[in-house]
Amino acid sequence: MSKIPRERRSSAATRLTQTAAADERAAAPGTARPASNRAERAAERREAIVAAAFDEFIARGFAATRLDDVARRAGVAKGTIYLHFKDKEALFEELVRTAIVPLIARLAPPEQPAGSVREALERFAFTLIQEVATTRRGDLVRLIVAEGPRFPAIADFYYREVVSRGLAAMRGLIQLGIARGEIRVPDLANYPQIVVAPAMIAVIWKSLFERHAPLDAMAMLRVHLDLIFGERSAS
Amino acid sequence: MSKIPRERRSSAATRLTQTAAADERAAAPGTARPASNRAERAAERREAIVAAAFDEFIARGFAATRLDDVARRAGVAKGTIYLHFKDKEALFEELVRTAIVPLIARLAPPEQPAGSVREALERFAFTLIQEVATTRRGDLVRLIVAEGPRFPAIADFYYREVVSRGLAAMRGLIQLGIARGEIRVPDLANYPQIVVAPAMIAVIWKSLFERHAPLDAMAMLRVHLDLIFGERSAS
DNA sequence: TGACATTGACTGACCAGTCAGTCATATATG
DNA sequence: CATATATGACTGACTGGTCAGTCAATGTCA
Repeated sequence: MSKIPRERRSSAATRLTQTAAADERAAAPGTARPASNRAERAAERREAIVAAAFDEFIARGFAATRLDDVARRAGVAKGTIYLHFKDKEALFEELVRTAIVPLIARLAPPEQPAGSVREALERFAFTLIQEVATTRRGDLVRLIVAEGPRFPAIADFYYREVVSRGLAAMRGLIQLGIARGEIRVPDLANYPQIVVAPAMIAVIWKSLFERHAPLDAMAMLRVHLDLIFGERSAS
Repeated sequence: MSKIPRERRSSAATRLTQTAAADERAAAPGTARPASNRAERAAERREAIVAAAFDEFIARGFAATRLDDVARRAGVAKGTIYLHFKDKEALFEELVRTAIVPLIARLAPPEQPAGSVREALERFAFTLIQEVATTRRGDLVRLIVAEGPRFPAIADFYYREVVSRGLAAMRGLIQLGIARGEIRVPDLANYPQIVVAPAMIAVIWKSLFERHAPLDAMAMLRVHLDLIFGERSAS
């Protein structure tokens, strides 16, 4: 019943599709076979779903997010979500995967930094503030803290992919700093969490208290580095 | 469509509830009568509901908590909850409010330490680990982080009652430490968050990652104090 | 007895996940 | 090149179950 005439597709679902088609035609010169039209569009849909899920999960948390809303925001039918993701939880995990894991590469400090360890950590802190604390990724981190205990699979994944790797890299940097004489508290290598803690606090602060008391996260992290390295000479 | 999800039904409307109704009646001293049987029992019921709600909300978060479960755990019928609280949201807010008060006593750093500032902070850290990180109070903190953005009233309350006071007291301690020459980074007084950050991380760690990598929180906090005060002489 | 407290079955809304059907696109064929 | 057929991505109404909040009936106390 209620056959919907062909206009159906152009109603809500089209924006992505049309631009996708246009882009693809422009981008595909006559020669070799690029990714097929279909596969490309499927990939774009998937992306749109993840982007929409990002907004919805951040705004409402896991349990309160409705997949109907995600679908509407993505310009897609609800069933389409299930073509790409097993269920709501899988969608959430995928979200963490795509939004956070790529950051590791950027956040993981180089093994042998060219300059001083302090400089490396300052760059690290800056990146963290820029890419996480002041963006919606920060909310995602908060969301993991919030939902982690109820979704052990997510907490496990996050620990494996982000926390353990990040801390290992941090530990390496600290040991380098100790070896070079920049850091004078050798036990710090056992607790790399200490180095990251203020950054995490900054993330949480931005979400909860920024309007009560704005926080200059970068300045705070610099002071923290002063503690670790002894007071800085210049800034 | 775009119905507000069920947990937000009453949205911002839920201001402070008239929750103290039963208490007031019980406490009304005027009459010669001692606490009436009825009022006493009502107060007990109310307490039982709040206690049960505490467990359930901690374990499941706001959205996933069922009031049927709260009622069963409290040993009352579901309708009874609505005799004491306007709705689920009011119960949640009231719960956090009443649970925070005991937190304040535990979290507030001492205003004027008898001995050295380092000793005061070490005692503070110890208390924090004992009373918060390793108890359900820690979960309460996590709960505030989790639900805070969706319950601004709670985040406000928490900021006012716990965060701002705690940080003010901490700032006082830091300034004392600077004046006494124990602390050599004067900017630290501008960011008392730095001193508390590892403790917060410990709380979160216990909830999320303890089984992957157990954390000796007290040892970590001692190392952090080493950073702040210079290496300790003895342990 | 009358006033108030309590109950729990019930309602109405809500929502994750399903699946039979549609249709644009790709491929095969004339 | 034009037409026929096959494919599978996509749709959205529907189901089965869940749960917040209500209220008529049933206690219970003063």
